Amino acid sequence: MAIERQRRPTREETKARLLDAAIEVFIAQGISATSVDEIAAAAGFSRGAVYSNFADKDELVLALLQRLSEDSVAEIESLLLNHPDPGDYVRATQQLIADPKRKLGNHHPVLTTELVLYAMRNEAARPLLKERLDRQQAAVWRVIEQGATSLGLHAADNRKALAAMIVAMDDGFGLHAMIDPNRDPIEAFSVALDFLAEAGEAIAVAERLGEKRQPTRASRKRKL
Amino acid sequence: MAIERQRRPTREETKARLLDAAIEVFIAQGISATSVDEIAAAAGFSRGAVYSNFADKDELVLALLQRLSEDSVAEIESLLLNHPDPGDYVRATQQLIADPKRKLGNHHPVLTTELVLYAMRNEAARPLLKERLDRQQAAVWRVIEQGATSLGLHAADNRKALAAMIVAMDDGFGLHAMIDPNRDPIEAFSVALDFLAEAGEAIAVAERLGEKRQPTRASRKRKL
DNA sequence: TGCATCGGATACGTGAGTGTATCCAAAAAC
DNA sequence: GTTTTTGGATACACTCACGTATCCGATGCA
Repeated sequence: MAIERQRRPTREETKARLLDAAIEVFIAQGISATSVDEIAAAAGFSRGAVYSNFADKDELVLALLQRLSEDSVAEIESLLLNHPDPGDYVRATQQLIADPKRKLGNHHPVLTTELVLYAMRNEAARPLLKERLDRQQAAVWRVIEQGATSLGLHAADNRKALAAMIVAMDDGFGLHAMIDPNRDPIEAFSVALDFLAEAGEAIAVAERLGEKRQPTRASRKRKL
Repeated sequence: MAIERQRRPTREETKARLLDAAIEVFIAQGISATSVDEIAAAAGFSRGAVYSNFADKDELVLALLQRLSEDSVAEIESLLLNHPDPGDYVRATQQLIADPKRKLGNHHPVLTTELVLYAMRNEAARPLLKERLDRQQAAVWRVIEQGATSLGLHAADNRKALAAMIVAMDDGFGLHAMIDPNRDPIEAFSVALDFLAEAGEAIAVAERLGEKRQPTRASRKRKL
């Protein structure tokens, strides 16, 4: 990587630089407020480089989504591998969503939100984001499963919903931090997971106690 | 309201029509992708009407935020009045956030998200949205307080956090529904609140049982 | 060394959006 | 009934962004 210094950047390198630059500018100004010129300039190119590598801005965004979706696989899987024994599933989940993703442009709350609104209005983009969302949720769910097993919990019907809740909270806290910079989304998320852990323990205890109890109010309501 | 039919619309009426139209167009196309012409046309005016009533598009958005912030007060307060005895605080909260707000443009997830991104980049707009968010959270918190009292819960330290969680989940589910139209945010929110209700009951039970128990894992972690 | 190729820059033409300045018609005031 | 006033429409000048078409220089191959 240090030897071939005077090489002209390959096609893929240029694309990558453009996409990196796009992330920055999109975060700073928003997707639709960003011109092709600005993306190119941020990458150190002129507009020609963009049109030479992508059909138009929409294709560029699509490529960006593609990359983010792929990256998120790698991130999540490597993270799960680094936490082979999440006896404390709260901590695992905290690190799963909090630390590493936020460093990259990937999973940056502002970028994510921009992309959601973009995908909402773009048929082609929607499935890519949906896939990413499903994957996040599945990853959280896997961690929950392990944690629940180690707690000896029986009821399993609401764990997918719990995973959805956790991801939704993560995104929601991200939104709130945009409104109010004083809010620390990671802190909030951490507290939330602590609460859910406590709740999980309490439910496990309740389950053990009232094995043959009358149905809870919540389970009654679920029938409606 | 039926007599004075041939009157020319007053200044405030025109403003209101413009803001209503702006909501629709913003939701459909996004704020920054929407031109002043389009707003005016959607309201049945031409661009002149806009520039005659607002300095520019930014001022219009600001006025919109102002209105939404004010409306949300009225909505929330009237809703709390309509639920003077939320013995079942889950239902109250469900209706608090689910039903009535979504009918109006107010609290429409797409609009909210657009405004968040807008406010993020606009000093003047941010406090307005922040106020709205704080109010939502406070309203949820009040409902929680009533519910917790009726459950006989003691620990009160995490109730503000719980309110934050609930609002975050609401916004998060809204985001997810934009990505995947198959997801029903209201349903998801409902399930989530059921879960939290069950958790609350379980924690109340645990609290009653282990009055002098060793600290929970969650409370231990809180010290870090 | 010469040549074909390829990647990116530059130079248009075009369309759309902005904000200001001016104009017009309908109310309101007298 | 005439005159102000006022609210909104229209016209204009300007900027900016887009996409295409063309050009240029470096690179890799013969």
